[in-house]
Amino acid sequence: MPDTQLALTHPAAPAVRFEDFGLSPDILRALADQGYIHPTPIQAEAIPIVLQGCDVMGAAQTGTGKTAGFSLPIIQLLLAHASTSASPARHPVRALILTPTRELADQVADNVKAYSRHTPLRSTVVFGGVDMAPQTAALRSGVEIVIATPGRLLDHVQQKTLNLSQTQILVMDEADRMLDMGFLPDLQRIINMLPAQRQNLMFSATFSPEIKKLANSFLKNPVTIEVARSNATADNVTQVLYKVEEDAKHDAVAYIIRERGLKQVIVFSNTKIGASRLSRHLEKEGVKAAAIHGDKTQGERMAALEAFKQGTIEVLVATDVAARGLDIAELPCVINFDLPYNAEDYVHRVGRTGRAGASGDAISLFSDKDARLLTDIEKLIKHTISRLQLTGFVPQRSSDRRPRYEESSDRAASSRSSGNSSQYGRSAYAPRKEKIDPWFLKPYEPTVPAPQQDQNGASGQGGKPAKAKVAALLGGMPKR
DNA sequence: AAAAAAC
Repeated sequence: MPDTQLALTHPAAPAVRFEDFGLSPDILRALADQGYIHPTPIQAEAIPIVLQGCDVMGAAQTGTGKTAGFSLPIIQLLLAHASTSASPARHPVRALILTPTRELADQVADNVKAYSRHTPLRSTVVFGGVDMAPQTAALRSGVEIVIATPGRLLDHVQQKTLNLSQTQILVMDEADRMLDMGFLPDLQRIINMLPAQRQNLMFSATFSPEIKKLANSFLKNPVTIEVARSNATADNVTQVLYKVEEDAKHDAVAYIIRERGLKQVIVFSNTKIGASRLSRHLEKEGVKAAAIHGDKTQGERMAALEAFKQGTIEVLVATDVAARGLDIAELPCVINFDLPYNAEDYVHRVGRTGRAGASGDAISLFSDKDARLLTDIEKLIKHTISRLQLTGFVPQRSSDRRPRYEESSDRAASSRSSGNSSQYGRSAYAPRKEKIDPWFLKPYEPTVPAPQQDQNGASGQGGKPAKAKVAALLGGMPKR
């Protein structure tokens, strides 16, 4: 048992096999079913540590195999320590896995189910936006493992359909995201319902001071596992920027997708309306697309995701609901229709491609107004992103993109009724002179050469507001 | 500024 933080940074030996971890044959059989033989680096590090019963602070990007990294040893632990419950009919919840989004919860639950399919352990997923009754029924029938989003979980606790008094293991997946989304008060309420004696696992793609603070507040002597450099984008992802006038971005996306023959791409939009609008535009251009965002019903969200996985649609236009965690195999390309407001979200979006060793492309569109966002992003990822020409793309002007108040008589509405005016509309072309701004040429220069070695929190730069907010919350303040 | 998450 480690009495202090222990950093395990060595890479796993290449030929490690799942059989080497002493996992139950039932688990190994499930892995074999899926054709998994060798663990990823984070799995090789996490599995033995979790099996020892240690708390874990894991810094892991998506696509590193993190889910199996915690669910396999959890299943093993639950199998090894048979339920102490007097009545075998009762299945107390023994492990709780929290995620920030519904889709992620669903996906983690699928994995847990697959890994435990040959064991007597039962699991279920619980999240909002869908009927409560089936979840209640599943919970009542008894489950050892619950995967949930915080709000609906608390709802079930209130309804007394769920009891957390016997929960021995807590996992917080995408903890940074949960903080961003203001889940801290919910997390605290949930944690207060758990036994004091338990194992905590926390995973986060980024490793901000806020996250460290959260970790310190409820992990006990956590072992730190860090697989990817934090706040860094994967080396195998080629990142580029194309400067495009704001009102030509829709066409630019269509152009990029057509020109490169992209068959599986996620396009990120900053707004729900923007996502729907772009999706419609792409459809009009003959690109099979669907939007996924928080204003869609849960059914629509699941259908869009499924259609994308099946290949029925080629383009998933998403808000940041899809920025993290979604497991879509070997996504070759992501496009940022908008640069994200939070620099960290850039890392997460880009993390949707180039996964598990494969290479990928991350294409971002930007315009003059994004100068500031771009600076923030490059500061975070600590390098510049190449500004390239979108060769062959001719920005055009059509009535579609003219602000309503500028509507003029020469652009008759009839010219758009046919829908696709982009290629054949004869009045559409009005090549723009590309003006290059000074800042555009100026490479990123690190203003603050990384946080100085920082003598244990005694940093001289007066506390940032976000930090103070989290500190206040950790002190017991509700409300965000 | 925006999105997400419980009803």
